Formats: sequence, structure tokens, C-alpha cells
Amino acid sequence: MRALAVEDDPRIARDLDAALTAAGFRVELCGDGDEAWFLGDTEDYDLVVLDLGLPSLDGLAVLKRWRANGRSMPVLVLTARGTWQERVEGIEAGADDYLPKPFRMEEVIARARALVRRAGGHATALQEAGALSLDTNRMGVALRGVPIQVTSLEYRLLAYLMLHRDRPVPPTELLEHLYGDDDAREANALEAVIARLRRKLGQGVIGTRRGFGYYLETA
Amino acid sequence: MRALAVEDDPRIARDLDAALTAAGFRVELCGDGDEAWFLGDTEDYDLVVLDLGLPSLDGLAVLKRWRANGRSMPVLVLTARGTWQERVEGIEAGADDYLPKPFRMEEVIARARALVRRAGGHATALQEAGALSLDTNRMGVALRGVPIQVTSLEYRLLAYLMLHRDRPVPPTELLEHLYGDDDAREANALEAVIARLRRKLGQGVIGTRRGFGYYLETA
DNA sequence: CCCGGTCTGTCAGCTTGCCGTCAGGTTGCA
DNA sequence: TGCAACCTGACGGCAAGCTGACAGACCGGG
Repeated sequence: MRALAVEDDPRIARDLDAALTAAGFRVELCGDGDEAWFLGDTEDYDLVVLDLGLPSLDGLAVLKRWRANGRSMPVLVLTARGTWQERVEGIEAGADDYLPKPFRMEEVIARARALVRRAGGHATALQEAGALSLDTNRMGVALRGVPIQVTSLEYRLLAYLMLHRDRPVPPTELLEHLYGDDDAREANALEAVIARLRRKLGQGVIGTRRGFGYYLETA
Repeated sequence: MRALAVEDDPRIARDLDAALTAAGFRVELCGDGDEAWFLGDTEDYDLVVLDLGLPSLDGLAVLKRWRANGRSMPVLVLTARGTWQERVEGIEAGADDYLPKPFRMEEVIARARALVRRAGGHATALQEAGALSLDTNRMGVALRGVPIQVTSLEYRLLAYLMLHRDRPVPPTELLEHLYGDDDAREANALEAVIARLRRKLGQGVIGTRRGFGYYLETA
């Protein structure tokens, strides 16, 4: 995870660096608007933390220019005055989240984590097993490259099987993953979902090992 | 984004159509060499996918004649036999990229995207998705070039969908982005905004994937 | 201060289609 | 042969989502 922290106040910058590093980011610091713009436009970051009060080029302008160039990495905006006006401005400029000063570092980290999780790596994550491929970013399913429409529940089932494609997944585990153990359902619910999926995907995609569970066939 | 797919095998043609459409292209199909040559010479495409095995006029000949006439749109060549010989021929004839069969639709899409990105400069303040375009500088919205008046809230919604146009955005995330998690609102508030926007923009702009979220249609 | 207009959240009623349940069938193993 | 695991089609409940109406909030003008 690579992060860019744009902040001109050296004290805050140091704290940001420490906190983000502790949270597992590889941090690069930058205190200047022009440089920030250049870095964000040419490098690939998983997260940018952007302070609005900058010398040489305003933070909002930097953000707008990134977005205008199609850069879509998650950006967390920090600003001194947290008026509602400013908040709207920041979000309209393309910020994904917004934090008014004074803030606690824990907040920054929490929001940063949320943003990164939401963005989901951004690296067009295609996972494959046999003829089946899932795009975990756009939540899409394709069979031999042809898109297949699946429901949310069906997608979660496939994603779980894909994650554990090296072993058969027992029905109890799938039930727990899909519904949570508190919400008890007939075991048949799962079988119904599997049946519907098989009708969409055809044979040779979802396999059964009697007594062990379901798995994705890898041809 | 307008694409011409030249392919005589109806099955592959259908798959190409589906995949390119899903990737955001407006697709035109053509199964005949002569017709392909005419279309590519008179119409403006952002991308051509060209199969070499064609009746009535060989694909390579079509490509050469386009280039001879100064047509410079990016061309992705598909061919049955992926010999080194053929590859050289194709590229010398003016192909921008080359894909031997058998190929997966994802490959086609990936290469197509790369070609279009390479060809079309960038750095516009205009962001587009399908018929919709946002001017991120002046916060304006246009539909097929015709300006549409939207409110601040509506614009922020569209901008967020545009920023994440590669995936469906779940309602919870939109609510959080528009209002902040502190300020709790009925989920219906979002649906109301969507409904109002759809009334302004007509159908085919904001799509819904039940259980996943909202997205900007790119067809 | 009042009045009109616009924006936007809430409500109620509706449509759609997801998916859990049921009943009955099929397969595999002892 | 019998049982248990698993499959499948049908059906109906119900939650997600849509829409029109309404009202409070806000704003600018007179």
C-alpha cells in the first residue's frame, strides 16, 4: 500500500507519516502543491492524504486537476476550517472523504483504511478458475470472457469459492459465510442457490464432492 | 466511444459485441470485407477490431487500403493462426495490436482499452460516460452535448458515480459520501435524488444493479 | 417582513424480482 | 435395498427499489 501525504506543516506531516506508516502504508511526503500535482499525476498511489492549505498551488486546485486528468485514486482531504461550505467544495472537487481540523490521527487512519478498502486495490482484480472469471472490482462474472448476470448472493458465493479454490468448501461453512451463524436457515437454501447458479453457468463450473462440499472446477 | 467489429463467425461476433458493449463501446458489427472497408473509410471509429479470415476481401487487404487512404484509427487484429510470419505481416499492414486465436474476451477488452487510451490524448476537464459528460471545472452536466441543469447535491452524486464508473456503487456508500456517516438519513432520500435525476436525464444514464448499487451506463 | 421559488427529506403506496421453502426426484455409498 | 446427501422446479413472501405528493428549509426580491 503506497500513500502520498501532502502537508506543509512539518509537525503535522511528521505525525501523518508516523501514523500512516504504523498503519502499514509506504508513505511519501510532499509539502508543495506543484510537486504534489506532479507526483499524483505520474505515480500510482493507493491513497492520497491532502491538506488544503498549501503554498504555490491550492490543494483544491491540485485535486481538481488530478480528477480532470482521470486520476481516480482515493483522496482524503484535510482542512483547517470545517465549514459546511468547504466540505461541499472539497467533495465537489472529487474528494472521496473529508476531515476538518482539528482531527485525531486515529480518525485519519480509520478513514484512510475505509477508503482503501472501498477502492478495493483499484488494480482491476480479475480472479480466474477454469472458464470462470470474477472481476472483484466491478462485481462482475464472466464465463469464457462472456459476461454473465448474477445476483448479489450468487456473487458472494462465487467469490468465496474463488477465494478457497484449492479445496472443497463444506455447506456449513458456506451457510455461515453467506448468512452468519446467528441467522439460521434450512440447509436447502444453499442448494437452491447452487442450482440457480449452475443453470446460469452450465456444467463444469461448480463441482460437488459428496460429503466434502462445493468447489470451482479448474478444467 | 464508437467501435467497429469486423468478424464473420456469428458466434464470435456476438461475444465481441457483448464484451465491447459491456466495456463501454457503441458497437457496430460487420461480417463482410467489402462492407468493412467502406465503413472504415467513411465513418469515424475510435477503435476497430478486425478479424483476418473474411469472405470477399481479406482482412489484411482491408487494413492496408484504410492506411493507404490515411485512415489512422487504432486497429486491433484478430487471427486464427498466430504464426510469427502473420504477426509481422499484420503489423506491417498497419495494425496497432495483434491477438492470435484462441483468445479470451478479457484480453480483447484490455488491449482495446490500451489502444484507445494511447490514441486519445487526455487531460480534458470533461469526463464522460455514455451520453453523459461532466465538466469538472465549471461543475456542469451535459447529455449528448446538451447542457442540463442540476442542483449541487445532484452534481455531487453524478461526480461520485463518474469517479467510480468502473463499478456499481452501493447505496450505503453513496449516502455516506453525500451526507457523512454522522448525519443519518432515511435510505429513501437517496432514492428520491436518483428519481429526480432520472427524470431530468431520461433512461439509460443511471442504471441500477439490484443488490449491488447504482452506476453510470456506458452503452 | 412577506412572498414566491427552489431544493430536498419524508411518507405512502406500488412494482419487481430475489431467494427461502416445500415437495419430490436422483445419486452415491454401505 | 435403504438411507442420507444432494438436485431441481415451482411458488409465494418480502425486501429492494421506484414514484408522486407534500412540507419544511432556505434564499432572494420587493
